[in-house]
Amino acid sequence: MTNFKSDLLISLSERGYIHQSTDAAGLDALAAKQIVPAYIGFDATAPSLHVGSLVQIMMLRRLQQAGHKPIVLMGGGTTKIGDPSFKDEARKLVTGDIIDANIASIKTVFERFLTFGDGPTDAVMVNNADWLDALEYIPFLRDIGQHFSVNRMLSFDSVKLRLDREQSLSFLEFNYMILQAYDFLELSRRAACRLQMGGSDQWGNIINGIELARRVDGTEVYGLTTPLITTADGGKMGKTMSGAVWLNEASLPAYDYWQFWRNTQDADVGRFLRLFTDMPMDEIARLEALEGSEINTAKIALANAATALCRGETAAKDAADTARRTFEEGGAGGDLPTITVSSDGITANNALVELGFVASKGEGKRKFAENAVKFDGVTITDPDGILLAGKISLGKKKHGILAN
RNA sequence: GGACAGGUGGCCGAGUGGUUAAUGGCAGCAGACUGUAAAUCUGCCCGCGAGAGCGUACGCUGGUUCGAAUCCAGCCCUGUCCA
Repeated sequence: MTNFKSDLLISLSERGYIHQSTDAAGLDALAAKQIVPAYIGFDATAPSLHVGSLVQIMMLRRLQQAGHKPIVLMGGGTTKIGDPSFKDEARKLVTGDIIDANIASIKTVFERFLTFGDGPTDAVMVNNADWLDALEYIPFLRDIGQHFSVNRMLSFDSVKLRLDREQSLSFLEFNYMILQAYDFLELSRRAACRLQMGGSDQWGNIINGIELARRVDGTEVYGLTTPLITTADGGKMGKTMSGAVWLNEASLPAYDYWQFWRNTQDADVGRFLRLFTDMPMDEIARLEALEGSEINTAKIALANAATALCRGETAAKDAADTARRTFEEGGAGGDLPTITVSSDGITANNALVELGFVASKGEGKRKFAENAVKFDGVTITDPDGILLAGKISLGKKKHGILAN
């Protein structure tokens, strides 16, 4: 890549955040001479974001570290109309409440990654419902709609792929592009926002916003996208046995979060360290160079650093300690999932079900037949055997505690 | 409003009256090998049940039939073209 002058672009490019950028030289010059307010938009469809959004969150963190101002845009307005299949008004209203609750929940995670406040480089969180909800259709069409060419919109990949695959694209969804472009315009006015970042799938939406700002206000704004983060074998990042890897503690315990990073593939370790931790580049280079089973050291460092960022130092330490005692010493750490059993004990199969290791009793029984279940380190094959206190394990990675 | 095509398990996609809980692929889980990695091989992969079995499932509702994902009718949804 080119030689950047600004701390922001140097940091983003050497750590692998940049996929595409509009006028990189112009953005670099801007970032070198002034504080750049920049935003990324997030959905509010669930009470937690998952690791799929972590690149964007980390990018905002880098932005703040480089002395600029992060703006977290919650899609409260766009999410509200997001699902066109809602049926009745009652349900619609509930959805609005849920969105607000989701936003509140999501904010707690952002507070770990960013410093919020009123200072010039403090992060702020805004909700596009604040301006989208109040829009009036005719004025909006006249002021904003006139700047969009349908011919052009149809040529964007996000739309084109849908049409090529002969999938339905509702008018509502078609308008997302316009609404997101309008968000950018609105933020450039309200918060002097000069940069929108996002995943590579957002490229079309971002440049629409850039053009809109130029046409309507004559403002010069910039766009930058991150590469799609996949695992080394091409899979989507962030899916495990238990589903999505959530950032909120309430949706995924810290121990499981730590384990997710600990199980990173060898080939991904360096890249993930650069993207998802604050570790200095030379330290990463050293860890990345480890060979064979030595690389496990790097994975533990990754898990510790990533968990500390998202869940706090204490949670990371506890998770690491539990993992060490469980895997390296064959014991059981305090952070393992635990269920309380009565003095009569519990059947082995029910224990697996209650711990959430298997989805049904039938699945549990199959695991016994596969010799996958151990109790205190000894393989057990009877699903109905009564267990008292001890450690139950499914496979090599899932361990749980039965306590009295 | 009309013509045609289509709606199958987390996803993709076979199946056109019984032997179909439904071929195959992907994803996932477990075993072996390892390093809590990858690759490879093996097994599993709707629920309940120890088991024989039972229940539920192929857009929705009803019908034909001893028997339907498969045939018929109506409805809903999607796509293409026409008005």
